[in-house]
Formats: sequence, structure tokens, C-alpha cells
Amino acid sequence: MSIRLVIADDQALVRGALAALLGLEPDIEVVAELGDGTGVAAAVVEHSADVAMLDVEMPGLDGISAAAAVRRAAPQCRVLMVTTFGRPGYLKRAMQAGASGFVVKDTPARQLAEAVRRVHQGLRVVDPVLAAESLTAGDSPLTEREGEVLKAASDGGTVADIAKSAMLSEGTVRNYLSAAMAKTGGRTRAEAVRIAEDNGWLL
Amino acid sequence: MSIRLVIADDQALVRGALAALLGLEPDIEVVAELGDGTGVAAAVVEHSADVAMLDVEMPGLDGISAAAAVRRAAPQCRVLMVTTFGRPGYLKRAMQAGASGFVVKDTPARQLAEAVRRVHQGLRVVDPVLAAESLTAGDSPLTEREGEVLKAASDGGTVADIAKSAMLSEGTVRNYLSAAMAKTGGRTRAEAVRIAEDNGWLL
DNA sequence: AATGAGGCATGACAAATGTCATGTCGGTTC
DNA sequence: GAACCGACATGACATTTGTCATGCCTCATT
Repeated sequence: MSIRLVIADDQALVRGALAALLGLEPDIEVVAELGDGTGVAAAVVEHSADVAMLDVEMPGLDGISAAAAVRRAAPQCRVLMVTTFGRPGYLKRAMQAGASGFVVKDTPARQLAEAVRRVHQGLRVVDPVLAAESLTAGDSPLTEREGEVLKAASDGGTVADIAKSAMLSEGTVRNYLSAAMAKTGGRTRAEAVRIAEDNGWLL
Repeated sequence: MSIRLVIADDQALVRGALAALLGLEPDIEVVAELGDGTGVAAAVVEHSADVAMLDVEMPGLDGISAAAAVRRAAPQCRVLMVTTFGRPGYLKRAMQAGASGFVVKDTPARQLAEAVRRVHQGLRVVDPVLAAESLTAGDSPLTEREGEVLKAASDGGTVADIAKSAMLSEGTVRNYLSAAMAKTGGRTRAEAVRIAEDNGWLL
């Protein structure tokens, strides 16, 4: 009885490579490949998949939301997150969203297949380097609103824009940005955005 | 006589996938794989490669500089650029640096192999979608200094930082940023940076 | 019930940023 | 050679941004 696997990744080349490499394993069968997160839960149900391998960064529905959707729609299906960048914050959020494993993309193919098997058996798989970083970097220090405002700022809008879209006074927006800068250690808004992104605090 | 190919890409999975896919072709032989741009020219010389396949975004030496280095060190070796994002500006700069081809990563494997062959024969290969975008978006409107300052700003530094590192007065820096914003159409520094990056004007 | 901690929200003030008018230099055009 | 154009460079001025003191509200603790 082979493991039925669904793969979602926006980069066609990576998706194809993953499918080809893992499909070679005798005990793994790739039943669906998706280019974004929106259809993942449906595909899992349709093909009664055992494991879903999801990229964190995807257009449409992001990987973490997709993971949550999969868990809701098919609780028996395990989720293994695969990511290009090892942002520590993603790890914790993915786990909270119900993922069973979290590995980075340049893991050797053998270990990827092994990770799929472990996850299928109900074990947890976490890249050790990332786990260590996660402990060091810890959670996001930003409050909900702070993160919200900083995310809006990351699109390059002015304070006035953000204030309007978030229904806040301009002063309040500045205050949140100021707090975000203090907490991230950045000296400018742009720096704060960069630091928060690098740590996976924005998504 | 098979085509001797060198592959450089920072993502191990992609690099492996490219090597595996292209190595399957009977007339292509992958003689070296690199994870960054610094050693590419040396590897090309050492293995007397016919074609170098380079990613644009790489740590260390970027793909475009690496392309130029390859052309200098081994003029008979053709360069094929492969990129994740189709930034129009990269295309032109890559061509000026001596590349013979430019394709995006989610091109089907067959066409990638075909692109390698065409390049090897001395033909030029350009992704048609990208070529069209390149004509629309055109060249970077930024002058040398404007680009330089905008690039410095993209790292999140303050005006004072940039002024010091570029040996310019603060007023001058502000002026360049202002010009860059006007030319990109961005209303803030951050927006200008984003637009310039998306168009491949910064690298 | 009182206390205190923390998130949310705001406005006044200081500091940084963005805009503009101006000037120099080197190359092109007439 | 004169006139012109564009890139480079600067300082003065208006606008925007970042900091701070303050107040309100909720929730957990005493």
C-alpha cells in the first residue's frame, strides 16, 4: 500500500523535480500536483491523499492557510511543509496550523522521501537547524495590530494610505510602526519590514 | 560528441533537478554543478565546458557578473541564463554581459534541453513572453548614481548612512531618491525600491 | 473591589524625508 | 563659439515620519 502524496509548489521546475524524485520511491505515489494553495484541500479529498507536501510561499492561498484547510477538510491527511527560506517564525505557525513536518528545500532527496514516510507514520519531522533557530529567534514580538500595520507598510504605502485602509488615525499608525521598529531593532520602517520578513513574522 | 554543461544555481533542489533532467539527454553531459557564481568561470575553464547555465539571483557573484566572467575567461563557451522571476531589465543586461540565451525556470524540461542545444549552436534563445515585456518596460530610466543610491536605500539605511557610504551630501542623496521616485512612479522610497527591483533595474 | 500589566488609540512635538530652485561640468547640435 | 541638453551636486524649504506622554479599556491577580 503506497503513500498517496499531493504536492503544491508555485515553481513548476521544483514541483516537477519533487514529483519525479519522490515518484521514484516504490512506496510513494504522487496523485496530484498543484501550482497554488487554493485547490489543495479539494485535491486531498478527491484523491484521498495520505500526505500533502506544501510550499510556504505560494500565490493565492499561502501554504500555512492551505495546511489549515487541509486539516479541516481531511484530518487523517498529514501535512509536510517545504520551504525555500528557513524563516524561524514560519515553523511555529505551520505547526500551530496543524502541520506535522517542516523541512527546507535543499534537503537531499533521500531525506525528503524519508520525511514523507515519517510524517505518514504520524511522527513529526523538523529540520534541526531550523528548530534551533526557532528557539533562538522565538515568537514574533509584534502584537496583532502592529503586525497588521507593518504588513501594510511593507507594500510601500504611506502612513495616510495605511491609516485609511486600517481605519485608524495617522498618529496611531505611526505609533504602531514606531513600536514595530523598536521591537525589531530596525531604525527605519523599511529595515523593520525586512527584519520581520526575515524572521517570518509577517507572512 | 556531447555538449559539456556547467550548472550554477543556489537552490540545491533546482540545481539537482536541472542536472538530472538535462543529464538524461543523450547529447548533454553535466560536467560541474555550482551553488554560487564565484567559481563558475574557473569551472568552465577547468572542464572546458561548451555551455554554462546560470541563475541570475545567486549569493556571492550574481549571475550577470558571472556571465561576463565566463565570457572573458572562455569566449568559446556560451552562456544561458535561467531565472525564477522574469524581470525585464535582467534580460537586456544579461545580453549585454554576453549571454546567448535567457529563459525562465518554469519552462518545460524538453524546451530547456532544446535551449541548451540552440545556444550551443551559436543561436540566441529568448523567452518570448519576457522579450515582449522587455520591449514594453524598456531600459532602466535611472542614471548610474540614481541606481547606486536607490540600491543603497534598498538595504534599509537612512539618508545619512547612504550619504556617508557614497561620499555625497545628504541633500544630494535626497535629490537622487526623489528623482528615482519620480522616474519609477513610486510615491515613497520603499515603493520606488520595489518597482525598480521588479523591473530588474537594481540587481 | 482594587491593583497592575498590556494592548489599543490619539495628538503634540522633534527629526528625518521629499521637493524645488540653483549651479557646474562635459558632450552635442546648430 | 553659442546654445542646448543631461548628469551630477548642493542647500533652503515644506511635508512626512518617528518619538513621547497620555488616556481608555480589558483581563488576570491580589
